[in-house]
Amino acid sequence: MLDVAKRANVSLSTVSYALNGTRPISEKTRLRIIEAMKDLGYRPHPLARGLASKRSRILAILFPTIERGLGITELEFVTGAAHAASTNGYHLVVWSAETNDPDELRQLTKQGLVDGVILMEVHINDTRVNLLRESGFPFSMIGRCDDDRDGYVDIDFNQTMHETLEYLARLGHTNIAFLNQSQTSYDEGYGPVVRTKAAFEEYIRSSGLNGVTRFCRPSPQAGYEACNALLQAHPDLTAIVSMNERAIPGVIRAIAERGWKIPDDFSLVALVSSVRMTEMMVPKVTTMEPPSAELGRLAIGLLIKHLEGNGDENPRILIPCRLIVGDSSGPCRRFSRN
Amino acid sequence: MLDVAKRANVSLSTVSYALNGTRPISEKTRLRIIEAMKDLGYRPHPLARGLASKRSRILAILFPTIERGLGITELEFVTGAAHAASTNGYHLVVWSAETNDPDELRQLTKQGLVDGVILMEVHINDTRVNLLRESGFPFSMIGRCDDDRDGYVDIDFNQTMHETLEYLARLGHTNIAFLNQSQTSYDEGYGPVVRTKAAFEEYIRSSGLNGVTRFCRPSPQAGYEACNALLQAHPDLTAIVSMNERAIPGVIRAIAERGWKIPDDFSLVALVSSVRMTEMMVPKVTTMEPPSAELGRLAIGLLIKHLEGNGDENPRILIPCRLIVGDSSGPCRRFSRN
DNA sequence: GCGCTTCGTCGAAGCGCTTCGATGCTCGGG
DNA sequence: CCCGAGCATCGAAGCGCTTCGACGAAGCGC
Repeated sequence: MLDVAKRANVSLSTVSYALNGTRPISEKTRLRIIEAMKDLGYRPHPLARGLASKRSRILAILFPTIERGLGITELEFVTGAAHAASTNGYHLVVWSAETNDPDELRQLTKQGLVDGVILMEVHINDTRVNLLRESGFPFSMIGRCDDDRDGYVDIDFNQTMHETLEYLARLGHTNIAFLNQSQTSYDEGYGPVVRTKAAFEEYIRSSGLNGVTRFCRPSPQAGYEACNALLQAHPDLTAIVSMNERAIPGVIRAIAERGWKIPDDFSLVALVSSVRMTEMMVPKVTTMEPPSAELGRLAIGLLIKHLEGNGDENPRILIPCRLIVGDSSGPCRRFSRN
Repeated sequence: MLDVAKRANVSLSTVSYALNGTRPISEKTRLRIIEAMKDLGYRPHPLARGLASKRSRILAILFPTIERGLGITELEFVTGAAHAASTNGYHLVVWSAETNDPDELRQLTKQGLVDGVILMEVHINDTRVNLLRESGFPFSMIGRCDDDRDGYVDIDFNQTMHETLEYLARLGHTNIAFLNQSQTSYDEGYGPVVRTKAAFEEYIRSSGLNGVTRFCRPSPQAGYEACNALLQAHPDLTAIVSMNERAIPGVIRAIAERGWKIPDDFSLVALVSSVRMTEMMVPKVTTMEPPSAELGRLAIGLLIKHLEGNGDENPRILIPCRLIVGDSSGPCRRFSRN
């Protein structure tokens, strides 16, 4: 840096000001400095910069280990976030940590390596969030708690469910089941599970459709059993909405074993599943695809705005999933044919 | 740190030595220092440490954007690596970068933030590898080039293919097709594509089986077309080995349209697909599952050993995939029934 | 033409650590 | 009893940057 300063006939500090825009620098001096930097192939040292400024320009994303296993959606959170970070001159480090172990998080934030952190898999009442709030450590969330404090981006589960059920209703379905994730995740207050359940029940109540919900562990076998149980108890069901990705193959199998064809006799819609997954199934399952990369991007954007002092006090962004029609949904001919 | 030193009645430098083991410190002094650190809740500042020691203890993993899209396998590389890094006291940052843009990589390494980098999606002749070799920047690979230099971990494609074909041969299959990834990735010299093709052909040659290979773009539709083309040209095929995950649903559809049942009339085995994906298909597809998280872990291990000066000159680790039998493979009854 | 502000720049003091050379200490051999 | 070796520890000089206070030079109104 000193070399650059010499070559541009300015002092070391002037180079720094030119680099960060901390103080006004006349245009010609600035150009001379930039020229010198290019000539010498100079790149500022991030560690030194971070040490002096107390801002590392490194962000972290907390990578949970979860019951259902990490999927494409989680992957895209990270890639989206990584992209957004580097676009803004930040680095993104990944921390894997138990969702419910705030201690690990405390260690990591106290270390002082990162300026801020992004939480995923947020629960309605999340220890990690409370911890970060108390310590005043900057963060943003993919997902949200019950209250509306702090910056978050999340899926608009209400609208997503609304659109899903409206889509099915338009196709003529009136008896619809919602296959949720596990009872455990509901009890733990995992946001998507709680919110979709509420949204489903709310829509059913206000629409006059018949609806039933069910929890299900994340496996094809559990899906198979859940589907059979549902159909036994409610033989007039004509569609299932499943937010349980891994259960879907089991559902398909259970339907097939009844001799029903999808979508002619029965419709199936995935909720918050990426096309990358649903296209693996035969037939290709209709899905409400989550804007995962976008959410990762936005979460980083929020965090950076917060760190740099621009932006709202606590920005909330909700984005609905997008309907991608596959070959698993359509009007039901099962009853009309009888 | 000074506070710790005072509290332990030693100098600042002694604390540093105790912390890093750089110089011998008597046991009692060391214990006193550790005690003081605990009392004060002291944690060393990574940036300062990095600046002074010229070792940031931060590693990077290069996250490619690829034709077939990122999948569970790539995700597990990262999670595995992240885990291993944190276990060893390192941090892992993710860099997304075009596979064939060495310039971006040069920028990132020159910056000096990270001590070393892990490459994935390595090609037979990889510009990034050449770049890193020339610059002497520490790295390790998931995958490998043609030569055996530098540290790498990779799937043992030879053995994997061997086991796959032996498995099918034991089931009685003698006419087997290998559905590879795209011609483009072959032409670009993408390791797995090149190596599996060679391994397949080699095995066929030496075993007396009949085999045919085919490239295929990563989509169900392409898989459908490829499967039909294969069966038209080789009606006596009884099994397909597919290293093309996204093509598989198309293959299943093509088989079904012929009125054949899987696995009774036709067998299907996925190569290097995680169970998380193959269990999405109906029937659950038999797969040779890659040890992805393990590879991520090992790549980090190699890199750290290299950085810390222990370990071999250029360690090479090959691990075969593991056969996970699903419902898509078995003895072929198609011909025996005729 | 005076003092005043504003702009652009400079020098120096850190940021929290590592590391080098130096120093005091203890110990055994002569 | 002295000397040198080896061990444990200390003080100080950086690492490459940011940032604070200060200062000279214009530019302004009166």
